[in-house]
Amino acid sequence: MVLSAIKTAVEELVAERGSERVTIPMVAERAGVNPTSVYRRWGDASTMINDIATYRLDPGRPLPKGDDLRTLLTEWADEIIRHYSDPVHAAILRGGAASAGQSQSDCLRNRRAEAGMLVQQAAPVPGITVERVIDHIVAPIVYRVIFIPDSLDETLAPRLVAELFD
Amino acid sequence: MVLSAIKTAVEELVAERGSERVTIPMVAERAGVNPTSVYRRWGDASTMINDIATYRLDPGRPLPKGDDLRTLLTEWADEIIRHYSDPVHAAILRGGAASAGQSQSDCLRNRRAEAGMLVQQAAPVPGITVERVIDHIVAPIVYRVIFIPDSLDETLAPRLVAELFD
DNA sequence: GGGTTAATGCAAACATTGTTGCGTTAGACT
DNA sequence: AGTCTAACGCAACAATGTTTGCATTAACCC
Repeated sequence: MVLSAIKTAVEELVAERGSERVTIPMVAERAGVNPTSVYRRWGDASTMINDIATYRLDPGRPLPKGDDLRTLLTEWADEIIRHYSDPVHAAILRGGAASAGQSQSDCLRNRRAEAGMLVQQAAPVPGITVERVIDHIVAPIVYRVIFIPDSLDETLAPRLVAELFD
Repeated sequence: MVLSAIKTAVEELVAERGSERVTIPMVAERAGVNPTSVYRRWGDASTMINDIATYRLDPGRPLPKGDDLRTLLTEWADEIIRHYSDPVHAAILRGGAASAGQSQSDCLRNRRAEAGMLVQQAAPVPGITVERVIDHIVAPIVYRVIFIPDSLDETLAPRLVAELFD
């Protein structure tokens, strides 16, 4: 299928060269596809990358279930960290960051929606709001993914959650 | 001066079009400079943008002085927030994010150094480390600047500091 | 001043990227 | 099967971006 070949090519190239250095002819060649097809679908490289970024980041995956917010958040954060530990996904997120603020391209909005669902679904904990989850769980993870990717490890999720709760 | 004209042109264009859609000929034209000069200095657009991002973000400005870490951090955070409330600076930061992870281009490393200096210089507070300042002050600010710029206001700095200390 | 070096402008070749019209294929529906 | 539509490939073309060699300027250092 054409689209999945393109998707793979984009991911590889963004990881190899950074989102700013990926061009449509490059993607087309690697995907074994005619550049025209890519141009017609997206118009230019940055909308293509952003589209694929949000596509990839929002699989309809199930959220952790349960009552204990602390456990829920730890599992959820850990899954996000594992996801972005893949350099390909990290690179795609950087591409998403570049086009954020532009038009309506925010590849993380679904993560924020997830945070809201978790906080609502669990037994309420005084002082734990969606905003604080964003600021103290999501933001540190995303910051590290983008700027200091080597600092991601399996201790991060429990630590951030602990720092939020205690 | 050539360099400052280029710097201004890059900032304007990145804010107008997003970092991914800024080309060297565009910058050269707006700066009233020959494209050749830009090519020779930086080679390509993304290293140029990243270079200017770090340049702009690291003026040799003085850090807040004092003994009380809480006050220091609040002032420091507030200054960062005010800086990035300018859409031009926010756009440039997004450009820096795009090329982070690539080689050694991390336009925020000096902010982290500053955090270290503040924590060291002030009277020590148990449990407040550089890492926690990064995770719970810098990261939320940067996250908001990049993805939800409208959410920056003058209440953010004190709130983040309070959440870190209490 | 004379000499050296680095930065810049200019113009021309060159390479890459983006666009368009048209023909072909593939799938869906009747 | 026949028809319709959307997606794709192809090739020619147009526009843009990049490199190069050379001349000019400006700053710096004897």
